[in-house]
This record gives sequence, structure tokens and C-alpha cells, in this order.
Amino acid sequence: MIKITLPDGSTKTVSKGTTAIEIAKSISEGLARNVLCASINGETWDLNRSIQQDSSLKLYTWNDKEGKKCFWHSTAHIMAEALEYLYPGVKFGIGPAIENGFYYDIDLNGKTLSSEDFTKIEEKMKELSSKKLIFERKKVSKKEAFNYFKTKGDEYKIELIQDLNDGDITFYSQGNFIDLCKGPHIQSSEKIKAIKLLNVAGAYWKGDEKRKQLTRIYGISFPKQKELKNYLNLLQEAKKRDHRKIGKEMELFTFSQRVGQGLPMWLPKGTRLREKLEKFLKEAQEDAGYLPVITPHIGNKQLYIQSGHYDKYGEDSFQPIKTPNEGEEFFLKPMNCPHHCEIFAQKQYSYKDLPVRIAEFGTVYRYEQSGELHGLTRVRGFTQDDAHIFARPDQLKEEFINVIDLVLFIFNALGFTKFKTQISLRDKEKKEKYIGSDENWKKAEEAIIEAANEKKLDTVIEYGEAAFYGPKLDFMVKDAIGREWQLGTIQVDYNLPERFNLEYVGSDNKKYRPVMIHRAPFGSMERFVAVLIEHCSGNFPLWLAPEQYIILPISEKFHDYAEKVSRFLKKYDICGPIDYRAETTGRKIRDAEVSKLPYIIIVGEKEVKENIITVRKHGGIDLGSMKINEFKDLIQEEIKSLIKFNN
RNA sequence: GCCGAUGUAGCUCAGAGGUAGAGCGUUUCCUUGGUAAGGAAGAGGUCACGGGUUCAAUUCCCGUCAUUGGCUCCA
Repeated sequence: MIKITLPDGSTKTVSKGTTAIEIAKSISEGLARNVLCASINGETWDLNRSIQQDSSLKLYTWNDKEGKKCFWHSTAHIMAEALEYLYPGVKFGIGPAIENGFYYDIDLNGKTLSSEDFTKIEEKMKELSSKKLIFERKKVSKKEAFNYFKTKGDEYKIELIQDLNDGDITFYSQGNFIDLCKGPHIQSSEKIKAIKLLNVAGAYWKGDEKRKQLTRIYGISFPKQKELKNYLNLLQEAKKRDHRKIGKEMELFTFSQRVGQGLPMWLPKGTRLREKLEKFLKEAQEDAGYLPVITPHIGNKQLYIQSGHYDKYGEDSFQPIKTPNEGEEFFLKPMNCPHHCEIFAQKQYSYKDLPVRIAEFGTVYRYEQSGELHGLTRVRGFTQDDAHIFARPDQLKEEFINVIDLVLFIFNALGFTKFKTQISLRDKEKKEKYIGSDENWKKAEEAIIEAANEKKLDTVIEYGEAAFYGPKLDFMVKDAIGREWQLGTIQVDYNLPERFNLEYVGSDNKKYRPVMIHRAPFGSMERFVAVLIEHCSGNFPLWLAPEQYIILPISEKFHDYAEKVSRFLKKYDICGPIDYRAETTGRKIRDAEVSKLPYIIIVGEKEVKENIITVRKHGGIDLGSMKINEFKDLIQEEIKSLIKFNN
């Protein structure tokens, strides 16, 4: 007999060789029906795999990440079986579960596949899953594994087997399909009730751009048809919120082929929105002791050689422009830090002056690969809400915490209340990717980890994700429909101050090296506005909306009164258009609602006579009639309540 | 940059080897209206660009550019 410990601490004594599904059954029928996979002492485990020793057991259902992953991974195998049936000779790379669904990388021997082929693959998958195929685990020797895939002619699997140790190789089979796989899998394919293939894309074998590109098919599956429907609705909702679509509809920004790829142009309404954000941030930064500066859009090549950026990115950036006579070379500014270092360097600072916080909405230009460009989130010219803090080493932690507080304040004011953070450290195996001494890296990494701990941030640590000059703390916000976006970043840097030979005078009259913090709460104005659009679906909070209202005169006779109302509100920086069209009021209301204007003001005979306006809020909420002055107060109150200043 | 898809009116899209169509928008006129689409008429397109095949190409083929789904990258 062996002892099984359950997550709640309770124990069960069962006979040796029992399985997780048997234990689930002994707990409840319902659990047995819903359980998808298990873990034994932390190792994921098939439900029908025997347990040989005292163990702690966890059972995973669809409500657990592990359960979903197992479910999707099994669906990937079903897809592979369908593909093998439909395209004999197809070779398989890897086919894992991902955050939402699964994919399988396949080699079709030069044949291409498009989304039009999905229907028939899905049908075959549905047919297979309804056959109640059982997933079976089999331990094989390395030799057996080799022979199987050699006979089958699948060089990818052979390559995978080469990296595995003899003794931990397993095959899983279902129906007519056998795959090299660590598992675990669900017991039977019948649980997979809803399947949808989503898209097809190229993907390099082992993520290496020098190696063969395989065809990757993405899909998702669910235990219930209804859940698939919900998921597809979510995708549709995401599509509706797409900032590229809303940006066009609301005339916020545009691109032009003639101007160039990835170079956004802000239209008047988008500019109003962006300037309001900048104003908000400038005020917050002023309160936090930042000093605004403005630096040029280009910088001498020498500057970037000194900073190390040239070495790292020189070849892969926009190439330098030259002066016609002297042949001096200048780069479009790809970041603001070297300029800010030079600003710090031109004055002598005492230890009492630090920290010095230099802030700039600095527009930078980076050559992004053409395939990388995407709406406003990935562009070649953008404006960072950048600042560089030069601090004494003893101030680092406190100052880092100050920055975290500022970022959190800004997120909160903008309605991003859910977020995660990631600490990005360097890849210790590949130190050549980074500049600076081990000691500096150690100090910088420790400072970030300590500050994050002190602020009790929910963090994950990622190795190899640091910038080349220092580690960073990145903020990932969750938007209204649960998607995550990376926004702000805070980075600690001991290296640039060294490269620029920056110094301050200590209390002992000796020179010391400051430490630098790079930080950008939004990241870039472009990216942030994109995220904001998708978060609020274009229904901006009143204080950011490019226009707060539209005035609808009932007929031509009331145009003058409409203009009078508009002039009054304009004095209080409350702006909006007047709908002069010879349309019915119903029509004007509809159009105003569709264009997401926060307030609709209706003026007609009654309003003129009583010197009032009738107000309707976006979404069909009738606020009735009021004095213009009352409306002004209402708007100002609402704006005040939306910006949650912390003092 | 790589693989796949796409490119037709201001916008959203349909279409076919014989030089184009819808809805919305826009313009003009009629209607002067009270809480989600009033009516009529008109304007608007080298069918992304450059080659090729063909009697004939916007349609088929090739290339370029751009957009797009991914991969790789992201100071």
C-alpha cells in the first residue's frame, strides 16, 4: 500500500500501482469526469499512469492552467493525426500547448497550406476526436525511438531525440498516430468537443532564422462548444477594439506610404489626446522633481560609439547622414540617454544636488525590421516619455522606489489597475551580449530585486531579457478584456555613467560616479495610446477625449444658439463640434453615438427660450435639461473625479 | 529580414480574361425635424506600381512596394 497526500493535506492509502483517475473516482464522480491530468510530486502525470510510491497528488481540471495545457497539447496530437491522414509524408517539428491553444510545426515538403484548408483539417480532427481515441504512453529506448522516426523519415524528431537521454524517452499514441512526447495527455479524445484552427504562419525550426522554415498551424479547442463560442467572441471583441481600426475611424493618426513605413502621423484629434496625456505626465513629473529638457533629433556618430550603442546596433539602424563638406556623420537619435548624459556632464554637481532627474518627451527613430511593424505599437519613429535619473549609489534603492510609485500612480490614474511586473536580468551564459563589469551588473540586479520586493510587486524573473547596458523592471498591464501589454520600464545602469565619465563631488571633496536610472512609464506615446484605445475601445475617459461633446441643433434656426453654447464651453477648455447637417435629430443622435462622443447636447426652441441645454450621455443616458453653467460644472467635476491624484 | 495572406471609390467590401459595382460617406436640392439611419439627384476609380503571357489583363504569371497573420528582432 502507498500513501497519497492531497493538496488539502488529507491522505489516502491506496494499493501500489493505482492511478490518479481511480483516486479521483474515489473522491467524487464529478471530479473524475472533469479531471484532465495530474501531478505526482510536482511532475505532471497521466491519469491512467500507475503510481508506485508514497506521493503528493494534484488533480487538474479545465479550470487549471495545467489542465488546459494538457487538453490543448492532446488536441495538437489529434491535429497531427489528421494532418498525417490528409497529407501523407508530412514531417513534424514540435507541437506544444501555448497560452491560448496550441500549434504544431510541420514540414509539408514544399507544399503550402492556407486557412482555406482548415475546414477539412478541422472536420478530420472532429471525426478523430469523436472516435474516443485513447492516448497511450509508452517508454522507449533511444535506439527504438531513432529507428521509428528513421523509418518514418522525420528528421526533426530525430534531431529532438538526439538531445534526450536514453531512459526518459516516451512515445504517446492515439489512433494511428505515434509521437515523441513527454506528456501528459488527457485520457480520451472524446473530451475534445470543440475545435477551431486559427491561423497558419511560418516559423523557423528551433526558432533559428538560419534554419528551415516550417509551417505552423495554430488552433484552440474546448470541452464545450459554448466555450469556443465565447472565445471566438473575445477574438471578435479584440478585433473591434483594434487601435488601427479605431484610430482610422476616430481620425486619431494615419500612415502614408510616401512618408514611409512605420512613421505615424498624429491627426488633430489624436494630437489633442496625446497632448493631454503629455500634460498630465509633465505635471506629475514636475511634482516628483523632474527637470524638463529638449535635445536634438540627431547626434554625432562619436556619441554612440562612446555609449556603446554603435557597436551594438550601428549596422542594424538607420545609416548615418553626413555633412556635405566635412563628412561628419550623424545618426538619427535612437534613444535619449547619451544626450542626457552630456547634459549632466556639462555642470559640476555636488552630492547634495543628487538625484538629478532629466526628463524629455524625446522622439527617436529606430530601424525596425519591416515584418515587425504593427500599427502604433511597433513603429520606426516614436516619442518616449523618457527620463534619466543620476543618483548617488546610496540613493539608488529609494529613487528606484520613487519611480515605481510614479509609474503606479500614472497607471492608476489612467484606469490600468491590473498589472504584473517582470524583472529582466542578463543571460549569464552569454555575457558577451552585455557591456560592463560583473560587479556593476550584480549591484544593479540586486537593487531592482530589492526595490520590487520592498514594493511587494507581483514579479517574474526572466534571464536574458535585460538591456545590453543593464537590468530592467518592466510593467505589463491587463486591459479591459484581459489582454496583457508591456508598457513602462525602469532600468538601472552603472555602465553609461562610466562610459561618459560622469562624476559628482562627494562630501570629502573627491569625485564619485553616479548611477543612472532610465525610465519611461508609458514606454512610448505611440504604444501607450494604442493600448489605451484598445483598453477603452475608443471611449476615452472624459479628460482625455479629444472632444467632450457634440451639439445637435433641432433645426437651422438654432445654429446661433448652438454657437453661443460652444463659445461658452470653449472658455473652459471644453470642446466639441456642432452638427450643422440638415438631418433629423434621430439621425444626428445616432451618428453622435457611433462616433463615441462623451456628451450630446441638444438645443431647440425650448432651450433657446429658457436659456438651457438638454444633455444626453454617450450610451443613451438622458440627463435632462440644465443651465450651460451647470453642464460646465458637471464636466469639470467628472474630470476631477477621473484623475486620481495621490495627494 | 523570412514564411503565408491581402491590395478595387474617402471608408467597408463584392466582382469577372472583353477597360467596373454595392453600402456608408461626400456634394446639391427638397424636408425644419425633439433622443440610434427622412427623400431625390450628382460627383468620385490608370482596379497599388513595373514587367510578361494574350487579339484583349484590373482579372493569369513574375517582380517591386505597402498592409496583414506569424517567426526572428526590439537600445
